[in-house]
Amino acid sequence: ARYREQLDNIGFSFDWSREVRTSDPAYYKWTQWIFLQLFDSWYDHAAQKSRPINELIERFEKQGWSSNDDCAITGNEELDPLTAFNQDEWKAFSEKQQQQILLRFRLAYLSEAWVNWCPALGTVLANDEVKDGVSERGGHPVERKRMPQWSMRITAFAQRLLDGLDQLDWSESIKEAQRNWIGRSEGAIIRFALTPNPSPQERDLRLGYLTADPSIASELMPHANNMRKNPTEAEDKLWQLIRGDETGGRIRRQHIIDRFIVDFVSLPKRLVIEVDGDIHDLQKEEDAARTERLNELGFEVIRFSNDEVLKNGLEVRRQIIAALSKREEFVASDEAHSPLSFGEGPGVRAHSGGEVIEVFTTRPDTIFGVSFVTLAPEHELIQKITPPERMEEVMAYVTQAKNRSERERMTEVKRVSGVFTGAYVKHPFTHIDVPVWVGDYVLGGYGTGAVMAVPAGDQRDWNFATHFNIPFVPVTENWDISKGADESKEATLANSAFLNGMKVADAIPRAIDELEAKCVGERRINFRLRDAAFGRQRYWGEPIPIYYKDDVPYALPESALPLVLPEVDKFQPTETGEPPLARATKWRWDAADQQLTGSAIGHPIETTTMPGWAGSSWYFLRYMDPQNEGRFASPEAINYWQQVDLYVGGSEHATGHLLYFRFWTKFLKDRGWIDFDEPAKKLVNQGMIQGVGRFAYELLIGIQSDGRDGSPPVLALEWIPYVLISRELHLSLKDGSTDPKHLEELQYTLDQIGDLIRDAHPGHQGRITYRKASLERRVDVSIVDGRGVLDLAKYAEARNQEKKTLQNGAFAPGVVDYFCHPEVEKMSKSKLNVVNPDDIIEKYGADTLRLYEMFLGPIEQSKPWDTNGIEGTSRFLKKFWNLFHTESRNQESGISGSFIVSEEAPSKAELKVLHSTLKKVQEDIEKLSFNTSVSQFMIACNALQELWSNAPSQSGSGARGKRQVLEPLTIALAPFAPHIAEELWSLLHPDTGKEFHSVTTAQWPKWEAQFLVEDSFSYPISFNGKTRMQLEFPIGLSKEEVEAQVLANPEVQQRLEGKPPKKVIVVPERIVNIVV
RNA sequence: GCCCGGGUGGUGGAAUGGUAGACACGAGGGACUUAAAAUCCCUUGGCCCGUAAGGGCUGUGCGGGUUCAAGUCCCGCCCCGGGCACCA
Repeated sequence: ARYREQLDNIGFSFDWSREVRTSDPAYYKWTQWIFLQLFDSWYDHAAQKSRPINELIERFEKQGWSSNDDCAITGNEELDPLTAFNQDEWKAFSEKQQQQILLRFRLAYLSEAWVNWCPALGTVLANDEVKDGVSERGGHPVERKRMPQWSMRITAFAQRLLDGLDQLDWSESIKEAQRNWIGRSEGAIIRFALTPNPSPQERDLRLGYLTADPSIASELMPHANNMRKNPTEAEDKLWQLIRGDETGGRIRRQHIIDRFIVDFVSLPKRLVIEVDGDIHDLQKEEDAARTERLNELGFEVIRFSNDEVLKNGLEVRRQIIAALSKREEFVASDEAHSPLSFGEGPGVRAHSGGEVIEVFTTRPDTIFGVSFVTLAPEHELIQKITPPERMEEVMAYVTQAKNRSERERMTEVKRVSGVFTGAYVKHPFTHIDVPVWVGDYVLGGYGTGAVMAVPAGDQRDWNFATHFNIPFVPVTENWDISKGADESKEATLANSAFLNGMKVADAIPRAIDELEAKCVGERRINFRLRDAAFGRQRYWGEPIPIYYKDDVPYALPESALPLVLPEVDKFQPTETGEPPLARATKWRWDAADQQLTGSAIGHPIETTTMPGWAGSSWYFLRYMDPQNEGRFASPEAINYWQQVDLYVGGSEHATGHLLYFRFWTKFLKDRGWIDFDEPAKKLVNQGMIQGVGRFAYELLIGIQSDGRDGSPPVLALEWIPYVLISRELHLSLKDGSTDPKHLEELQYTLDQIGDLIRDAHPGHQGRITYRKASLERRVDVSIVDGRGVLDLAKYAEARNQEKKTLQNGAFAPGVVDYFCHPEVEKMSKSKLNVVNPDDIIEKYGADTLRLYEMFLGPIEQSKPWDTNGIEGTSRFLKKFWNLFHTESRNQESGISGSFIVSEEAPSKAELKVLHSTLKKVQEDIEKLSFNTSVSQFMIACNALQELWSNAPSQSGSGARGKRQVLEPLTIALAPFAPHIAEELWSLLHPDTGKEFHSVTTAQWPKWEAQFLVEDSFSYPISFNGKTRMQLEFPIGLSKEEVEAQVLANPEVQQRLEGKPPKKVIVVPERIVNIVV
């Protein structure tokens, strides 16, 4: 009520008959109704439209469902993916099964979602309410938990919400914030099939790149690449002979094994082929050691000389094929090499090889650089793929990582943590085994919760690989992978088979084509946007109109709306951790009678409530028709009002309210209740008027006496609050620095206190020692003056009320006033920095306040409230008022005596002032540039005052102003200063006994170009762009004439010193520039 | 780190590529007044020359560029505000 009064005082013209309250059942009936429509809808991706759920049921009856259908599921994935069914299977499902399936398509749906659950508080907490794994309030432990949650399938609208932004006249920053929030990224899904686990001993050797000794791999890698690029003649010849699959050994060249780079190797057959140049003794020894080590690792080594290769390459090739054919295929499933058996347990399914890890990537071109795959700690496959011997370690990590809130995971970005699962997946192209890790740098809620890690192409993967010593290869040309990842989009690919030599932009589509051809992946657009959690474990909120039958949610009928909040004994959660509404034991639904039973019998009703944004997502529609009882708003009203023309709101709603608001509007449009799909055409973020917080610093001192001279040994150990010190001293006490200037202040303060103590305890002679600390205290701005000086008496009074001992303040020498430290911040009660408009209105009036707020600067700008300039607008209003009154003034107020205006026709000059003002003001209002319109009014007022004070008495009546000028100005001023304009209007149109005409109903004055026409223009004449003089020429003079006249001017000639100008530019009615 | 805004006198802020600093505050000077308040007038980016009238140089975060002409457009930096963030 107080708030309303203030709004009225300031003169806002709200239509209070249209006031709505989202908490009023008459209003939230329709919020619940919209919820039911969302519950009753699914999203047809082919048509990009929400449609009634009945149409989906019909479709299921006709054709069943498969995952490629257009009614794709978006948003929170259930633990078990929905399996395809045909029309007969659909019909055979029980009702419960059918309902559960439908729930996966409904736009308002119940699903298992991750939440921050606090068992002690029995409630779900928002991310910012959790700090360090405990609740911010109370410090109770919080865990991440999957719980059934109502959600809104906003993700189905992601693309439309993104595209719609282009049409909107909203600030770029808001649009950009929404684009980021929606976070569209194009890329691919890639499937990695799980492989049976090799034994740990063989792992290194079995895995392509992983045959290298990890400690040295990254050093060797560039060499290997270099050697591959610059082969010797013999190497190159042999490579041409044995590359490809024909040899049966799938031979690689310049491969790293352990600490060596071998010339050629067949990994499946474990055969190393070396091509040697001239062999020295020293070299022989090294080669022997190398061969020994390779044999140890299970490789056979055969050698050829350069000569052999160059002279008889085909024979060499034949020998290699022979050697390969003698060797057994080395595979992990071979029991002889893989003694490890898993037995029963979670690892079994992985062993059977049936699982697939799906990853999302925006860089499918880097597929050949994959050196491991990382799963989010929340990933469901972790349990299934981890072999038993690693289970304990992996689960310990998962539990620890999962319970860190997302906020925490974000704040500790730099910390790398993870664990190897022990499982491997097959690379889709090379078929090399790739290890699977768990790492908390992968988020469960984004993409598939799994990434293919390419350390050479992604810095996070690089950090992870480097931290855990996982070897990797570069995938771009000329890149030193020891320094970091190459994330450049301009790079050229290398080491990447069919992608070699391609630019990133070309390689991406090519890679996807290959993936699709091999059926191991496909193009995918992914959105960052997540479905919005809709349920709240709180009492105050709109009840969700849902009841449960057989644990399946069903809609309440429209007749049951509004479903009002039941009465409960307490607003807290129940002892068993259920929401407060669960306390309403007699709140049940009778499905047969279609009504609340009012007893404990019947179907349970949903106990969570709607979030704050539910009601605010559609209120603009209710304004159109606030009293309608039969519909949220009548079609006629909606048709009349349409979209919001101008929405003024804070930018803090950029990704919350302003997105949901658009989402609901699109939904209502889809289902045909409204015919526009964006709620607000234009949106302006008004800046906030900020507060200036004020701070004082108190010294806290403990005093002790040494008990000399017969005083009691401890005279006093008392804390004296309210000893004010400077901010500088406070800061230096805090960080322990010893600036002599501050020490001086401190000493002085201490001396003062000593005196106080002695005064309080006469006769005491002992030495006094102190213990020092200081404290920052927020001061209510109402007891601080404009300059920041604290009102000490009031401060003492306020501190007294806190029932603390009070002593006088002590200041440094020479200081009389205590200046409070200012800090610009949001205005809020808790910050004690709220400036009440009442005081300003009291002193200057509401119009001055309004004008001043507008005059402060552009509407979008935030700035601290500062009354320094308010005199200016106040003076303007007085001057404006005076134009309507006689010269004789009231001595007290400075306001003129009696109202009088002249009926004389205005002069040309007066009309010009009037019409240029009308023009500017009209243009500025359209641009919402209120500060410049106010300034234009000031200009007009000053100009008129000037014109009229030179001709003091129009027609001898004592009038200064002319009606024909002042009346239009009054109308134009009315939106800015309604009170004074109305008052002047009533003076201009005295009550003639008929009905009262308000200025607000007066015809808006139009500016006319004819009054703005000038006869001449004063050209600035510039030389080389620097203005030097002014020359006046009549309007309409041609360019050539102006140029001729300018050049004829003696002063110009003087400046030219007789030389002809290089060039003369004449812009009519703007400028003349002479280039010398 | 990425994405949006910004950076102009002592202050809030004006300037469709065309006279930078409108308008207002503050400050200084003056008028009226016994005095104060109120009101009115003058000056007010910086530096320099001139007794003066007047004139010159310089100036929109920094460095380049385009142009007859740049606060405004382009390139590269710096700083401030806001949004997003291990988003694959």
